Parts: sequence; structure tokens; C-alpha cells
Amino acid sequence: MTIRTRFAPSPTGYLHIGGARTALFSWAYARRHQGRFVLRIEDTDLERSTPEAVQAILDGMQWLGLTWDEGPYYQMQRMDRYKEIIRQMLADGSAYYCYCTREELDAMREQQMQAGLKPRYDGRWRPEEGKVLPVVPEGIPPVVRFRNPLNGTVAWDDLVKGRIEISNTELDDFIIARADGTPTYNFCVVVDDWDMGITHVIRGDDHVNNTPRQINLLRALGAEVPQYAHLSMILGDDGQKLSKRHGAVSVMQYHEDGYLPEAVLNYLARLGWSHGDDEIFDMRQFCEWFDLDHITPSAAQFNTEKLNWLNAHYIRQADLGRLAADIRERLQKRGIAAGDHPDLESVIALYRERVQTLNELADSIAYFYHEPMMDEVAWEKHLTPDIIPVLRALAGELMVIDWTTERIHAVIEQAVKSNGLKFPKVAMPLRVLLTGGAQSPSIDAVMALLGQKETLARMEKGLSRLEKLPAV
RNA sequence: GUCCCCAUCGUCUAGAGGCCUAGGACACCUCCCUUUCACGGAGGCGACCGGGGUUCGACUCCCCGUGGGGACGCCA
Repeated sequence: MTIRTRFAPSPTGYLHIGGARTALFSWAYARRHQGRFVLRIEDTDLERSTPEAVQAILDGMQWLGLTWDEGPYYQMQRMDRYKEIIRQMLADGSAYYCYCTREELDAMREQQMQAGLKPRYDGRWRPEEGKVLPVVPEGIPPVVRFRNPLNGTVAWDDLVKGRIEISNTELDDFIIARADGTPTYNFCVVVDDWDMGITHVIRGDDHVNNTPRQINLLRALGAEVPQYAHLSMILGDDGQKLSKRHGAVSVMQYHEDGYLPEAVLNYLARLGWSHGDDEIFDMRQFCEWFDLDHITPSAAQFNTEKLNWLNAHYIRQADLGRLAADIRERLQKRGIAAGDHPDLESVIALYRERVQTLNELADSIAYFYHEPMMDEVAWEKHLTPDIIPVLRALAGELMVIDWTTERIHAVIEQAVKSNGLKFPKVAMPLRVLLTGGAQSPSIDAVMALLGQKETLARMEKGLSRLEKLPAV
């Protein structure tokens, strides 16, 4: 039997981090078993579904590389099928019309809550042997309800949580079609999972309570019941539930913020799942290892610092050309054009080990392509008057050498020695002058990349300022 | 309120009765490397929610508490 999994988001917003992990696990499970991964858009909520959200979800999955084998299917395009089944169920008695108004239902719920009961539909329109139904009221379009079993229990062996058993007395006759005839979520899911031959339903555990209803429906339809795996939720960095206000950010926000998709993927894979002590692995490896047995049943808190660590790792591994293309764009967004001088890939190679995100990388190398932002505190600390003659002399030396890291280093070393100084005493002022700050890679390497002309120009400009002369 | 789920270092987790003096990773601290900051290397700090059982033996199994979360829509 071919394993078939699905990811079924409702297009009411972007693809957030929890949805992305659900998609990742479903995708990986299908890959692991040479199965098929189906994408289905659950867009029956006309009020809240938007085409923009559909696109956002597709974009997010594409960025992560979670490719689907089938779909996307759209539920709104399957209306005829749903209506056909509903007609069938009405005919065979597994569903019935209910003429309760919303007000009536609200009142019922209110009363039950007050009596300390679980709010449930009381079955007043449910046909029974020898029962007299109320008189059908005028002008009230009915909803269609599923005739849920009254007794017994529904149970399934959840692949993550183990056996879950729920009494049918906890369930009620839920609505499968609204008054306007459109089918509802629990119904569509069941028909779709059935029609699409889904063998493993991997989804968030906020659906645990829907599962018994769906199983009952499946049985009423004579459909095979798939296996279920309910994933626990992901909490925000602060331990709070992810929500619009609590950093339930779009996966595309991670792109914005300078994260590599492979880092996000690796991080998400380890959030709620593990393979011994393995921390760093690619998706090829993940798909070979992934199983449902090693998924944690408890909720996991998102940890940006660990994501950062992984991101730093993948930045160091990434292809330089790819990084350069990305960084060029990020610099452009900052209004900086990275020309050919100095070579962007070389600059990135010099800096990639010092950053955790691509934005940090772009920011930290910006000074190569435009005038550095001067850190005045660093200036005050390192550009002391006594260093002026040393730098003046050094500039003279630098003017006439071959511009290689080795030669530059030798000249600086010489200036240090002949003045009886320590290396940092010369290196730090230079660093501030050239980069605008007190932190950079080896100053000779920076100078080599910056180029002779630009290095001397920045030194001159700095020295002029230092000597209280008008800047050139 | 009712039902359901969950519970190991600050965080992510390993652990399927003896391998646990509870392992790894992130973060944190110390030292080393060093031209500043990083990277890297070596150490360190740090946890089985509580109480009862079961068992020769429990982090592991059962029960009860406690705490956290979820669900109770003509939303998905």
C-alpha cells in the first residue's frame, strides 16, 4: 500500500512556523516511505479565505522546498462532490435536517454551560423510531446534521499520543452542511481524506477533538479510517502560545530576517522529533531517519538562539555564489550597490564565520561599499593624538608596496616595532579609521580587500579629521 | 463547567525496568587560541513536578494529586 499524507491549511493567513512543521513532518513521512504528499487548500470559509493567503502558503512551502506530489486541491472546487454525499446521507438516514435557529442553539448552549454540562446539540430534530418531530417552521432554511452514534466509544491508536478513547455521549450531531448548503470543515475533511486515499493524517493536536467525529463519519460512509498522528503545538520563545501577537510569524519572515531555509528546516525537524544525539542534518538525511515513534507528545518552546546557531552553521557551509546573490539583494535594500570592487564573494568569505544571519552579514560588510558609519566611542578610545605620526608614516609606506595581505602585514609589523608599540596599538586605530568600528577580521586582510586606493583615502580622511584639518 | 492531552537541565531533547553517578545540543561561565570581535578547542554549571503503589529494582509501568495546554461554532 502506498503511504499518502497531506497538508491541509486553510488560507486565512500566511504559513506560520507551526504549520510549516506539520507540513515538514507530513512531507518527510511520505518521502520516507516512497509515498505521496498531497496539498489541499481548505477554503470553505468564504469569509476569511483569501487568494493572497493561498499564495503566501505556497510561497512559504516553496521557500522551504516542501514540494507536493499532488494538488493543490481546493475544497471550493469540490462542492458538487460534497453535495452529492450529503444527498446520499440524507437519503440513507445517516444525516437529517435541523431547523433550529442560531438563537435557539445559543440559548441551548448557554443553559447547558450554566448547568455545568458540556454544550451539545440535544437532538431535537433527530428522527427516531416512534418519535414525533417538531412541526417544520416556515421560512427557516435547515442545516444538515450528522447522525452520530448515541452509545459506545470511538477509539484510535494515535501514532504520537497512543490510544485515545472518547465516549459517543461526549459527541453530538454536528452540522455537516450550513443553511446555505455549503459543507463544513469536519465533513469536507472526511470526504477529502477518503477520496484522496489519505493513509496517514498528520496534523496539529488541536484536532484531537475532531478525530472521533471524523471517524464516526468515515464509518457511516463505509470509508476506511486512516491512521492519525497528532503533533503537539509549538510555543513562542516566551513559552506563550503562538498567535498574531505572540510571534506566530510567517516562515517568510525568517527569510526576511536573514535565515537560510535549510537552517529553519533543520531546526523545525528537531523541534518535537529526535534521532539520538543528532543535531545537524540535511533533509535527505532527515527523510531517511524520520519516523513517528520519536515524536515528542508534549508541546515545544521555540528557541531563536538555537535557530541562530544552526543558521550560523549553514551560512558557513553555503555556496559562496549563492550567498553573494542573496547579500547583494540585502545590500540593495539598504541602498547600497555592491560593485565589483571589492569582490563580494571574497568579502563574504572573510565575514561568514562571524555572523548568525544574512542581515548581520549584509550589515557588517556594508562599509566595503560605502562610507563607514563611524562609532564615535571607538574613535575617541583609539584615535589618540600620539598615534598620528605613526599612522602618517605608515600611510607613506603603504603607498608604495605591493597590495597583498602579507606585505601589508609586514609594513604594519614594522611600524609597530620601530615605534616600540604593541600590535593592537596600531591595528585598532586603523580598524576604526577603515571600518568605522572596533571589530573586524584581521586588519591586514580587511585592507587587502578594501584596496590600496580606498584604504589610503580613508586613512587620509581620518588623519585630517584627527589633525583638525578640514576633511578632504 | 465538561471532555481530551501533556509533564527529564533555563530551552530542544536522549531514555522503551537494571546500561543513569541521567547522555547530547543551544544558552550561560572559565580557560586556551588571538591583532579587536567572532570562529574554533578544552572544561564547568545545570533536570527526572509531588505522593502513593507494582517490582529484588523505577526517569521508565499503574493510580491519585498538582501544574500547563487544547477542545466544546451554521471557523478551520
